[in-house]
Amino acid sequence: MKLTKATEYGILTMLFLAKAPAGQLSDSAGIAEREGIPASFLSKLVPSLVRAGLVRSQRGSSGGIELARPAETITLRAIVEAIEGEIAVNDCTGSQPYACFRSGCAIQGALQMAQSRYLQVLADYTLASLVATERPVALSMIGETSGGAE
Amino acid sequence: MKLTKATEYGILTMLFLAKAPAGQLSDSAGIAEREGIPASFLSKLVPSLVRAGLVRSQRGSSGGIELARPAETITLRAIVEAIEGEIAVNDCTGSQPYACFRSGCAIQGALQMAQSRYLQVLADYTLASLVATERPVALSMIGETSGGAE
DNA sequence: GCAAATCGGACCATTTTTGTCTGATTTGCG
DNA sequence: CGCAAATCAGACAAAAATGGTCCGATTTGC
Repeated sequence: MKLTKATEYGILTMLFLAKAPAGQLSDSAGIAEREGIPASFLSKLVPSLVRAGLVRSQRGSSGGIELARPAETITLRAIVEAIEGEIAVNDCTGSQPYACFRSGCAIQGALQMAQSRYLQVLADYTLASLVATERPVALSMIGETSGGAE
Repeated sequence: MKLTKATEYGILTMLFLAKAPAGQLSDSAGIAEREGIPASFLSKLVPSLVRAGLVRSQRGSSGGIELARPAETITLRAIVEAIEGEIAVNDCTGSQPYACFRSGCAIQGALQMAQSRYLQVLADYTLASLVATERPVALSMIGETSGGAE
């Protein structure tokens, strides 16, 4: 359930890139410093974002990274999955005749459904929409409506 | 995201209890053996279920455990939370002026919403409904324990 | 060719998870 | 009454995941 630190850093990085002027490359060391992320750790997870096609990287002297696609097309779900990989609900041992989850697949189905809903929500948020809601950090942003349902 | 083995065992145990004849106590060692759970591990997590009010335990000679409430009133969510404790989306360091998640609470809100949906789905499944859908295990059921279907 | 950057591992420390074991406590039953 | 069967509560160890560091290879602009 809980996302890892790596994912948190990944989201932070993507958000940073989304806020950077278009067409400008940012170097990961700089991002790390400004976002309070261990630089060597970030340099290890950036390639995951590149492989997932979310980030374009330019090597060499004045290189850096930037969003590979418009911020409107990059969802929170894509970022999470890029770093955490396939999010598996639970192991399906399959060793027993009853197939998944031993006592029957009813549970498996329930967990799958729950996870599906989880990812659905993440897919509703794009980098662009997140940046838009983020701005009012100032004191004027009170109230915020709704809040944690739970 | 991924539930722990302990939770899997917990669900398996609750399902077992739900299928047991009403009013009959089951001993955890027996459950462990029949469900393929390490007995000493199970004995450690059963108290969590008891503390959560999902299971009633009877100590002593011919003691054992049984559901504390009707299977219709016990949701998957309750079981998961009983074992995993408070499911936190992500740490809210709060060290920075922007409070949660550093770059703003937009992300925090998204994750919270996603988690909320996840738990909502789990809350839709009760032990009773799971047992009902579990039935069609087909003919692989033979040879197990005679006595017919209860 | 040098410096600045990404890239890709190997590597270690810490925490979490999984599992074992031992002992105390309760309680039915002969 | 005492024994056996059960839950309960922890200490403790092994294994896995996570968080983090470091070093070298590669690319590329100047």
